[in-house]
Amino acid sequence: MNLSKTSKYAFRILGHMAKDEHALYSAQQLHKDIYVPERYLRRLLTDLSKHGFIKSIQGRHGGFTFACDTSTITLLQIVEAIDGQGSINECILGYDICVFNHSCPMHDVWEETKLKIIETLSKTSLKDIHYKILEDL
Amino acid sequence: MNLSKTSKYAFRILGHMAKDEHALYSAQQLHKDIYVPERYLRRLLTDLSKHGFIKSIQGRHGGFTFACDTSTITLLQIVEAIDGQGSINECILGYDICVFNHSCPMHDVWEETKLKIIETLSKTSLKDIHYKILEDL
DNA sequence: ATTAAATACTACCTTGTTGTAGTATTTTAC
DNA sequence: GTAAAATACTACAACAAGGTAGTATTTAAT
Repeated sequence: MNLSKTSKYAFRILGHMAKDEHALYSAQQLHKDIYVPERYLRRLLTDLSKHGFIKSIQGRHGGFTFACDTSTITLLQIVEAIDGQGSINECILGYDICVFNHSCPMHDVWEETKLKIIETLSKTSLKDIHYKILEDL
Repeated sequence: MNLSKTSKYAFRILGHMAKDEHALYSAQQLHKDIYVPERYLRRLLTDLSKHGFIKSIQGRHGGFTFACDTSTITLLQIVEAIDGQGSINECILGYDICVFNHSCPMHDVWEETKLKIIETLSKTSLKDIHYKILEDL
């Protein structure tokens, strides 16, 4: 159960871009829209394109656009790309080895909630966020 | 949604002490039992006693013991004491102001899960963990 | 070709968290 | 009273995450 600030930034970026799935977004414009530090945002955009969520187009009228359909990108995929695989699934007591047959004292207490978190993150795609935004209008 | 390593250490300490609620635990023994760095553990014990969860007894045969009934200490209280009030309730996109009438795009998607997390942490007391441990035997 | 506007790469600075060290203080067995 | 065994206090070291800077590269309008 941990979500780095950088993962939250990634949510902001991709969630915002999902508003118009096929548009081209420049780093400069994104910076103004979602309040992520500009240089850090640029680095993160490069990172996200390396992970295959978006693709970058260089040159005078370049920018970033989705590399695949937004319905195929889940929040869990984004977190795992940024924070590392299994980052959400970590033991709540911080023990390295905590599996069902050698579990920590709080394992069962936490298990159900952890599954709920993972379920939400893995079942919510960027397209779902997109719809949500439209509803908000 | 954030749980610092220090909070996890606090869970380990208090969860372990809850096994025998009225016993006196020395820092040295706790260190051996729960693998928290000894000096850091001592500092954290002082901190936890200042927060009123436990009380310290100085002197030759001193140590730490609970300052109140373990059934009155919830996991949420522990997290909020260590990581700060509202640390769990933070916006998933990292925005400072994100309330129901000015919510972020992901607010509704995340709300239910967040409530589940808070409910679990606030309904689980150290005594519950204690019982869990007994069942494990 | 030149230039403007974008991304890419690498290195470094800053900040917060985690962990360590040294020393002081308290208490009790002897 | 003295020493042992515990906690308390303060400062700092180490590390990781977040953020910045400078420069290089790519592309297309002109």
